[in-house]
Amino acid sequence: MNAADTRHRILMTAMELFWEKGYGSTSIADILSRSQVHSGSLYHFFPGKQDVLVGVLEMYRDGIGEMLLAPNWEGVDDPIDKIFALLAGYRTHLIVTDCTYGCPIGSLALEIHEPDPVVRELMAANFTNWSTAIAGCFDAAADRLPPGSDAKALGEFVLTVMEGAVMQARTYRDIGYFDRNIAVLRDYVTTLLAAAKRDSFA
Amino acid sequence: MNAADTRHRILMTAMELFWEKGYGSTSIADILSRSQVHSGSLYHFFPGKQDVLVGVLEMYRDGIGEMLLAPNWEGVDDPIDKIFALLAGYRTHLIVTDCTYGCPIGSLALEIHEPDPVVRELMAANFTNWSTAIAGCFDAAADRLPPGSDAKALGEFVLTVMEGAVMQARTYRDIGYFDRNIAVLRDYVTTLLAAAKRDSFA
DNA sequence: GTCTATATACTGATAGAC
DNA sequence: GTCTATCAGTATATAGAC
Repeated sequence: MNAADTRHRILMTAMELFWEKGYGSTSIADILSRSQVHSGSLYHFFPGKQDVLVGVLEMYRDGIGEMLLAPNWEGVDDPIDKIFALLAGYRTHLIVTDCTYGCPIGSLALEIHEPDPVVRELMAANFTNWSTAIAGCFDAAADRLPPGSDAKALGEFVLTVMEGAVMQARTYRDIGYFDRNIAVLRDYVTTLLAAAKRDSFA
Repeated sequence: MNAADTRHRILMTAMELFWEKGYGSTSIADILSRSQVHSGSLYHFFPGKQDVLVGVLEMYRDGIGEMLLAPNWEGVDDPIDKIFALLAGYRTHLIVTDCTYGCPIGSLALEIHEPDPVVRELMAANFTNWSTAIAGCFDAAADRLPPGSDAKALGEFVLTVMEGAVMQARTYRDIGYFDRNIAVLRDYVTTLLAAAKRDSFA
């Protein structure tokens, strides 16, 4: 068991636990027992609990492409389809966890009320990576959207809808709330596409 | 200082603290010191900390009309305007707190990962009251919306957008994220109104 | 109903042998 | 780098006098 292994195992375990129970409700003892690591080892790699959180947020930030986008976009070419394929990925997560687990970054963002600047900026960076990826989809479909459409704002809006939809599905323990929200978003996007088409005939 | 006063002061203080610091980070000691109540008194009224939370959630649930809707809808008659007036109220909260405090229910909903059924259902009831109020606005404007519009789903969607917009503004500490999200929602609602008008001429 | 003192459990973090 | 033992602080909750 080399050093990189131990450090990595700590981070993977912490990632799991923060997702399941949140940051505040996860104790160092929880991380130690599940990862089969002893106190001395953890504090050898990390000065304190918050530094474990920083490590986890960096993993999310650096892994968004491989861990999140690639699996959901496999075999999906149309940029608009990609947007809803990603949202479908979140739906699957909700389903397999009985509407218990949602977006880990969103949960942390609302749980930690006064985050250290380092933590806050990492959460923001995660949001930016996410909404920028969606903005890229809107950019790729720019010729099918009304002229002057703000891809960045639309990317942020899709993130907003995902987070809100997850929040409601979790609170009600009912996937119907997620589905209805995504259906409204779908209606909006359809409307944008139709408006652009209508204008192009005018 | 009569009993009702003490109980009420505990709940008002807890409401403040849960909003500022969250549920987990608020200790009973915090509530006691700020409310100037002693341990024995609090435990006389509430069996435990979670029961204080239940009391707070009941206050939100019972006070949504007087505390939230009435102030934001004063002098606003048009149902569509009411929707955006309520959202403007959340914007004001963000502004006066330097983008620190958002929706108290949303924060609790994402902070508490495994809530007791009582707590979860009270959070859900708060969401339902909110989105039902908005659905009422869409109902009142039904004749200006495309036929067959789902007012309930639209009410839930507006809640979603509010929560997501607040989450991003808080995480970035930047009201611009809130404003852009609401602007996109405004565009969507405008589109709905225009589509209905166009259809009525067809 | 209010107040003080305190029980008990658990928290993040540390010291020092190996 | 790993392991054990443990510290000091704080959490929720309680007991019992008034």
